Amino acid sequence: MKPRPAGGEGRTRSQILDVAGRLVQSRGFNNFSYADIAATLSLSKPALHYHFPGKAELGLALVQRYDQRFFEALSTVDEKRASVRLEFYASLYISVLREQRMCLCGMLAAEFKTLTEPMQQSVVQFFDRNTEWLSGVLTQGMNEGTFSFDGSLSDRAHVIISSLEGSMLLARLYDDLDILQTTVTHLLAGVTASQLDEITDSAM
Amino acid sequence: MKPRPAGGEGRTRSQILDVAGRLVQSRGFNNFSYADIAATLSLSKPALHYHFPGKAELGLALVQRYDQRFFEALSTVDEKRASVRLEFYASLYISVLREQRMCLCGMLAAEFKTLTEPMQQSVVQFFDRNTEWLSGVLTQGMNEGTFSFDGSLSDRAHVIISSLEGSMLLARLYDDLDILQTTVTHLLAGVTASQLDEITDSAM
DNA sequence: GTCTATAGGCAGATAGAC
DNA sequence: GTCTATCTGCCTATAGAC
Repeated sequence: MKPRPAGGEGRTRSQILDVAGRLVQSRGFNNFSYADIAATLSLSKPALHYHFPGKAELGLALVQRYDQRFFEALSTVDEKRASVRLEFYASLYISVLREQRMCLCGMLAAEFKTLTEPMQQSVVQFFDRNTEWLSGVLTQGMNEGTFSFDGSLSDRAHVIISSLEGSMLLARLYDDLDILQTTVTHLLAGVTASQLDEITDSAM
Repeated sequence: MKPRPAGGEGRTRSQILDVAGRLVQSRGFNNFSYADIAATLSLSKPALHYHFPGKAELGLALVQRYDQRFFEALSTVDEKRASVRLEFYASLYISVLREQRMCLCGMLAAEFKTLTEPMQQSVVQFFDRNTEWLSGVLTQGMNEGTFSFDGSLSDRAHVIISSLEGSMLLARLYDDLDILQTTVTHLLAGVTASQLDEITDSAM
């Protein structure tokens, strides 16, 4: 008589993920406890275990939701030009850091060795999907004539992901969003076909 | 009658730092215990407390030693050309990852929010020194005519540090040293004065 | 400098009532 | 779904003997 709303997740479950997410993205997966979440939500610890049997299951749900939301956001610019899509991709990292958070999967990448197999696989999958998405955008940009760069698609995708993840680390350390912003500008310039290229082309 | 050898640190103390260092660089500062170190060295936990009163002191010593060794290594190329010095800088990151380790301060940067004030300051100082050292090398390279790039010295230094740190994260995730190697190549190319620049110069 | 023994706290997790 | 009560284990740290 009171079926779960289709596609719904349950209010409490969702709130738990919200609080846990913020904790992981600022302190790391191994540096918060069920007690922290319970206190924030004025719940008891066993209530948490009802929704997520163990911390590993909570962590897995966290990555899967992050992954889903991330690519859902990216899908809103599917029809745009490559340069717009790439700028939007970078803006997601900036938005996260502006909320005083780190990338969830970046944090988990640092703690990788301490994660359960399922969590490790989900984290890898997130970066796989990032690499694939970026490769698509880079290809699109070359076809549109706005992008130009050396090396393979996946290599360049990895450079972009690495720079953004590393830059977030540094930007938080110095509490300076500009460090990330500068990296973004640099990355965009690094793939943008410039007048320089045109000069080079005509010179050959 | 048995004074500490000048500049010496004590065998046991040094061994503790060795073991702790490897643990932090693979699992993170909050994901290992005194028990882990004690077991590895066949010592008791209180023996560890004799050398380092608390975990925070151990962590601080760890960062300071890492910092010292890092810049000691860099000093061996003080007299070289900028391109050699920058390649050597990058090779340090590669060496660390090849030993199945992450950058100590990169790991601590991820756990930054959970560290004591003194540890936080030491980590920041490490990256300060990196930024400064890189700025010096970049300046030298421009003076030598082998480097050329846009933006400020510190911005470029931050881009280099960020890329290397982020790239280590990704490379370990995929157990693929080439991911870091590719980033290094890309960074070096990004600051190297190319024939492209000469063409541009003559075109202006 | 290193040990045994142990304190005191917090972690993740379970039993069973409501 | 949520609670109180509790378990077990591990953590950092200390006391005090050798």
